[in-house]
Amino acid sequence: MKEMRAGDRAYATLVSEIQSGELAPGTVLGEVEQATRLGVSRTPMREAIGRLIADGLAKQQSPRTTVVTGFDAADIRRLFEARRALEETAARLGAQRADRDEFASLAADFGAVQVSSETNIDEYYELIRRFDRALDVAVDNSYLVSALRVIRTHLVRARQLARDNHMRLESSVAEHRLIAEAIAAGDPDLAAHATHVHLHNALTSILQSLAEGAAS
Amino acid sequence: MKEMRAGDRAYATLVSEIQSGELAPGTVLGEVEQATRLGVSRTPMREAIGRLIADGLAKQQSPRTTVVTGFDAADIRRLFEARRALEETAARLGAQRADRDEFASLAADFGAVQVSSETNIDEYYELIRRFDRALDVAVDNSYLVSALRVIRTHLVRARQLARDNHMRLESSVAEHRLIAEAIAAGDPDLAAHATHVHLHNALTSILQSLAEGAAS
DNA sequence: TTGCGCATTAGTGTATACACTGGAGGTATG
DNA sequence: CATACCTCCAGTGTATACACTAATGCGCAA
Repeated sequence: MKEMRAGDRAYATLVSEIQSGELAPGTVLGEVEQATRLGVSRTPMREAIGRLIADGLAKQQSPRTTVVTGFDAADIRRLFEARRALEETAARLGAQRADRDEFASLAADFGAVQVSSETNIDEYYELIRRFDRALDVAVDNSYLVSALRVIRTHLVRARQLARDNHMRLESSVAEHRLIAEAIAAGDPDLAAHATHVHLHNALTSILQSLAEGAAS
Repeated sequence: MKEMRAGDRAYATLVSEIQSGELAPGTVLGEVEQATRLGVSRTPMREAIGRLIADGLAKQQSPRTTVVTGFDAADIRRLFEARRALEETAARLGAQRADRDEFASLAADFGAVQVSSETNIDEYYELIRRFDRALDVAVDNSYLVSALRVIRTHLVRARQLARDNHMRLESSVAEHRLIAEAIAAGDPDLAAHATHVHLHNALTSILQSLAEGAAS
C-alpha cells in the first residue's frame, strides 16, 4: 500500500484511470458511485474529485454533475503553449543554477542509452523522469514546478492518445542530451532553445501520430 | 451572500486573510479552530484548507499541522520568474488571437486614466483587472490561464508587502498601454517584450520598496 | 538533574446521517 | 398531441460521530 490516506489513493487511482482513458472524457463522476467502486467513503472521494477539478482533469458540467474533461488535438496545442513557456524558463534557470556535474552525468546517460530495442523504452522514460526531477530541484522555484506538475499530468493524456514511435524516441533522446549538455555548460540560451526545438518536435510528432490514427 | 457553498466562502475568506497578512506566515491552521471561527463545520473548512495547500498558500508542516506559507523577497523573485514565463506567453498569444478593437479600446483607456490623484488608484486597478480578464479570454488556453490564476493569487501577497508608490503607478499605466497597443496591432514580439519590461520594472519597484521598508 | 518511557489528549482522517435542491418523469389540461 | 406543472428522487452539500495517531506532559529511574 503506497498511499496511506484513502483520499490520496482515490485521487491517484482516478488520475491514472483518466490518463489511461479507462475513464473516458465525458464520463460522469458521481461521488457515491466512485466511492463504492474504489471502496472508500464519500468524504475522501469528494476530496479526490475536487482535486481532479482543480487539476483540470474533471469539470462541473452542471452544479450537480461532474464529468471527465475532454482532451483533443486543440487541447494538446494549448497544452504545449503553456508547456513551452514553463519548460523553456525551467531550462534557462536550470542552466544558471544546476549542479553541472549532475547534468553532465545525465547527458552522458542520454548518450549511452540504447533505444534500438523495445525493452529499453521503460529505461528511457525512467531517465526522462530523472532528468525532470533533477531540473525541478535545480530551478528551485515552487511556483514554476507546481505549474509544470499539472502540465505533466495532462501530458500523459496526450501521450496516451498518440503512442510514441521508435524514430521519435531516438530523436527525443538526442534532444534531451543536448538540453542536459547545455545546462551542464551553464548556457541558458542554448538550454532554452534546445528545449524549444525539443517541444516543437514532440508536439509535431504527437499531432502527426494523432492524424494518422484518425485516418485509420 | 456571494458564495453559496460554505466551502467556497471559507476558502475565499482564508485566501483574503492570508493575502492581507491578517493570517501571518507560520500561523497554524487547525481545522476545528478555523471552522468554528468562520462558523462552518469541519467538512467545508477541510476542503478550503486543502485548496490553500494546492495553491501554495499553506503547507503541511508536519503530517499533523498545517501552516500559512512564508513569503519573502526570494519568493517574490521566484514568483516573477514564473510570472514572466506565463505572461510573456499570454501577451504573445493574445497579440495573435485577441479582438483588436477591444485592446485598442483598452489602450485608449490606459491613455485616458489619470493617476495624479489618490482617488483614482482603484480605477486603475479595476482597469488592470479588465485587461487581465480580456487577455485571459483572448489567449483561450485554460492551462495557461489556470497557472496564471495561481500566480496572481500570490502576487497579491507581494503587493501587500510593498505598497505601490505613485510614480510607479504612472509608469505602470504607460507600460500597460504599450502592451495593449502591441496586442491591438497584432505584434506578438512587441507584446512579449513590452510585458518583459513591465514585469522587470514591477519587480524592481517591489524589491526596492521592500528594501526601503526593511531599512526603516 | 536529565533522559527515557508511558499515558493522555488534541487534532486529523474517515464514515455516515441529514438537509436541500435541481432534474426527470408523469399527469392533466388546453 | 403538445405543453406546462407537479411530484418524487437521485445526488450533492454540510454536520457530526467515531477511529486512530502523533505529539505533549508527567513520572520514574539512573
